[in-house]
Amino acid sequence: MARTAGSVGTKTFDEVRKAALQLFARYGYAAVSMRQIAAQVGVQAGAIYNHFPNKQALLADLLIGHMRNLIKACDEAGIQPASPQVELERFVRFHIRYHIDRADEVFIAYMELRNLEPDNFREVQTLRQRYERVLRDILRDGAKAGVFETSDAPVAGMAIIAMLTGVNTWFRYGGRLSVTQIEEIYVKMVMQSVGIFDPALREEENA
Amino acid sequence: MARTAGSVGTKTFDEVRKAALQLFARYGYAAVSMRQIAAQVGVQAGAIYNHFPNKQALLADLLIGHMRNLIKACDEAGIQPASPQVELERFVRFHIRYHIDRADEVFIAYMELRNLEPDNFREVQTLRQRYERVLRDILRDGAKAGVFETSDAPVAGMAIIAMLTGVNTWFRYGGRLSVTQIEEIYVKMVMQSVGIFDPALREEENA
DNA sequence: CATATAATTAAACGAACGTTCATTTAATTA
DNA sequence: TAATTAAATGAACGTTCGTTTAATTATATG
Repeated sequence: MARTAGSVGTKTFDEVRKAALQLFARYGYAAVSMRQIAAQVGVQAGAIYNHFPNKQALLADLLIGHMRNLIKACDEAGIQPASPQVELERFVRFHIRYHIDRADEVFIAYMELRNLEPDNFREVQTLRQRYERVLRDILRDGAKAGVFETSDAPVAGMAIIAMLTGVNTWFRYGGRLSVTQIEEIYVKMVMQSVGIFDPALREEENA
Repeated sequence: MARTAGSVGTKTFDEVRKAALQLFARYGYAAVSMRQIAAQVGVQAGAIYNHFPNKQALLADLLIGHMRNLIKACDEAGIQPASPQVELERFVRFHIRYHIDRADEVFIAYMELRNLEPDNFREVQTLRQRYERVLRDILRDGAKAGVFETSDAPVAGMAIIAMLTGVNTWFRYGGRLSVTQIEEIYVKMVMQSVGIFDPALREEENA
């Protein structure tokens, strides 16, 4: 036997990508075999090589794709300029909302970096830095304008991103808190961490 | 040939542990072979089995050992009770100082959890929760006493721990900032994030 | 100094790995 | 409808994996 009835190339491509994402996130890149991925899709291992040249390309595709999507969504979420306070709050809300629904992508984008070959690693790192720079620039501008009390924008940026991304380690739908409630808690903590204490100064709805 | 001149059991045990720690941290548990570990020690793969029953036991030993050491060090660092502000600042300083010098241990304790078999996983999770509880209790007491402005102690605790542990992802000795400088930045951000703005209220030296 | 024991080696085990390949089949194009 | 192309199969490739075993050697004990 060979090609299954009704099979179309792009469908298998997407399913391989999806299966690899789930399996890499759960068991780790090195621990997942091409046969496992193929089995989850319902094909033989060799079929994957019609769509990806090798296992490494599969991982690189997932990580680079994730970072590109993140940056695009971030750009679109923060197009119109605003005050540093408003921009920071906007960033926090965007980051939490975007990441909370992409647990697998976020997880492997951090965990599987070391399994990328040098070229792919560099590309992902470049994209990551471009994203981190968005927050750092907001913090720098706010500090320069005297509205944020941050002694060091790069460190504050890394601290805030770590704090926000950490939501993914414990959040599960159906838990005690809704996404909106969590968002509010983090907005408050982040704004306070850079010295903004008055809610009236930060709520976007006040504009 | 067999046993090399001058070889002693406990020495190999320690060296295997150390080599496994370094290699697991760098390449990941699944990607490291027993032969690689043995080679780094300068011994054949079979020799490892005199000290550890299998590869899994090696990983479990590293993770459980790390968590036990962390809890012991944390207990010793915070024996004498104090005000919530002082206890929180003490916790932040302890966490950063302790983690910054144990990059490999911290890394695998988070990354390799999924490679633990159920029993070992449960043990590490229990220890981790015991540690996280220390911070949560400080936050809860501070909120109850009205000195912290935290709407949710469990979430605030997870947020703070994620923020602090994140230092390990970028810190390198010889960089722009010293450990002490980093500590100060994080103490300020954490204290502010729970609503403590006056430095006079938090510096331990003022006691 | 002889003996027992613990530690190590070298070789081997079966299983699984990523990848390749000739072949077959379904879908598309002429 | 005939020819072509894309997709999938199933078997096989050489390697490497974690682990076991018998033989060998260093160390400790009496």
